[in-house]
Amino acid sequence: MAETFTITDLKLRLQERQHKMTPQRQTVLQIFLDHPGEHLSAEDVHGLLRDKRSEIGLATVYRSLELLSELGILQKIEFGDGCSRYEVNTLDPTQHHHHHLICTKCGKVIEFEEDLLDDLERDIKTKTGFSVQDHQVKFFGLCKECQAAGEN
Amino acid sequence: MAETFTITDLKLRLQERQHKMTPQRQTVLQIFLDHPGEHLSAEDVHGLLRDKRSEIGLATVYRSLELLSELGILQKIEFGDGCSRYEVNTLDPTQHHHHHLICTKCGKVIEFEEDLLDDLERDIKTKTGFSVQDHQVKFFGLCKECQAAGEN
DNA sequence: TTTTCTGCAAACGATTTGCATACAC
DNA sequence: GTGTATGCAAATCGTTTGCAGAAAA
Repeated sequence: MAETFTITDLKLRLQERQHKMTPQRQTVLQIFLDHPGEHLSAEDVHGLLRDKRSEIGLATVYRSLELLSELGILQKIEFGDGCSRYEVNTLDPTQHHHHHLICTKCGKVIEFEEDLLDDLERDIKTKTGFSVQDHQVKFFGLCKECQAAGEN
Repeated sequence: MAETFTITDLKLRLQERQHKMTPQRQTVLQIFLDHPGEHLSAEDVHGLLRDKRSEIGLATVYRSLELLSELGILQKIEFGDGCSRYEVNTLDPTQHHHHHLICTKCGKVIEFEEDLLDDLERDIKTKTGFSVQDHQVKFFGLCKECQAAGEN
């Protein structure tokens, strides 16, 4: 299983860039560690912090999310639902993150681990000279349940 | 070469759904036909219409873009630059649209025609039961020019 | 003690909406 | 005629920013 980030990693990466370790940044990361596999928005994080009685300003949540993304700890994703969402990255930088299957009926997001895109990326490099660093793949369709529900 | 939509297609699809053909909807589609391969935002379309002396209300542009997307004539894309963009779909519904290579340095968007994802979609169906209808693939990296510029 | 952070409230920009009028059918 | 579409301006909503006080190094 892929390992993920710790609070210590956060501290180290902050130090590398003249940034300070603060309780706010720590608790924002902690929220993600406590909710693995979820795609949390700024509002989600803000609400979860409130539930934990460690409320912090919404602006600070936004600033923390952006910083954590810059540090490579979080990954920003857009599902087209009107707000940016985030998930924890895997520690291994050679491992591309998974794909997302988005059900167009119920909105559910399913993770799919697989990486068959290496061939495609090689092809892109050959044909266009473009050097791929990362990719984002979203599949739209119907989940098993919504397919079943649609058969009535 | 893949054929694209015409004003007649628009008229037909509108009729199928109790919608009316209006000069505004027609000129919005015409803008896309006049700018093939471009990824236009609502503001872009609004500006281009102004240049053509056929200015229409911005709200109407938004409403037309949404309607044209629902009719399957336009495709909505998000490049993460703060606004939704649109491009004309291909007429052939079996043909998946191309991929986008987004340069993280200069922001240029390059089109890449290829579809190696059929295997992956079959795999998804087998393993998760999810039935893929469409996909959106974005590759992030450096274009040829920015790679060259970075070698200094 | 110096610099970076936080929190608040105000600003922002893209998009949506209410409503009266205008137009397609 | 009837119902949908338009245009305008106001409202909305996620996100960003300015600034004064608070806290990390």
